[in-house]
Amino acid sequence: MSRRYSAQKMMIENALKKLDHPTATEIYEDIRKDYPNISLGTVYRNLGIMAESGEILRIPQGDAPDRFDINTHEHLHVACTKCGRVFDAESDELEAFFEKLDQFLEEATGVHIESRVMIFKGTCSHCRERS
Amino acid sequence: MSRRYSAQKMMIENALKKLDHPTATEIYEDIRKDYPNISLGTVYRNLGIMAESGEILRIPQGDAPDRFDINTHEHLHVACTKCGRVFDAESDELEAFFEKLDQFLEEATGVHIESRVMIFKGTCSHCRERS
DNA sequence: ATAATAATAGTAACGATTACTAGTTAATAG
DNA sequence: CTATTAACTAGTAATCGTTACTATTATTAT
Repeated sequence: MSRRYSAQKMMIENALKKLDHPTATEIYEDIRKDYPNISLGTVYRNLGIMAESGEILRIPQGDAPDRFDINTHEHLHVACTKCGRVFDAESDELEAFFEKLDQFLEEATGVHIESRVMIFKGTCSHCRERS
Repeated sequence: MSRRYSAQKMMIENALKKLDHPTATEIYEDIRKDYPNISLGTVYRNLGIMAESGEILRIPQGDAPDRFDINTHEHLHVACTKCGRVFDAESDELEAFFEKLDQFLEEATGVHIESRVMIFKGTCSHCRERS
């Protein structure tokens, strides 16, 4: 009943692998080089579906367009406010803490935590050198 | 040289005290009851200035309009996805951890952390009962 | 092949926010 | 006080990321 993989979805996956934490528009522009007819709406729709199903990760930026990550292993993202690049950080310690944090918040507020979004921003070493 | 307080800014402050973590529009609607000429742009501008200066706190929601908090003491916010209400959570433990977290991230990524935004969402106890 | 279903391209709409402009209000210098 | 200057406002237009819509094309089941 459901389709396997449209050519467009495969192109989106390839772009996600090739680019580093790209935005929907960056993916769109990349695919357009080879396939100028791709629609931005198609990119958004597929990214949304993929993120929903857990196939990829959505990284909200708050004030800038969302970015997407093909690496679904739980990790944190730190974005440079100067160049926009996104860096990964990962550790078992972190994961353990976040479980405890959820518990703490549930006890403190009575809210059953269902999603957590953490946005860290700063200046990367490369951008700090030039100033 | 700089003006002390416009009537509009005072009305915005009052609304912030009266309402619970309101959005710009909620503040606008509240003031409009008494002063129908208030402009939404004025509300946004003043909130932006106040948040910038540290007078109030901006609470980004990612997918929903930003909310604002007159309580500037460092604390976390947990939003209910059903009713939209925002709950506060506060503790010294938390603050200490987040300092360590910043350090960890700086070592791991080389990015000098300048801002942190955390969005926690779930279902509050009240909304869980009705289902 | 044909019918039924899913996905696409292209474009229009949306919602939060910011920018712009002309006019108003308040602070200050003479 | 009054004139000058600067800050602030109302109202509206514009922006930007994202979603919705529609007619068409592609894929699968019969």
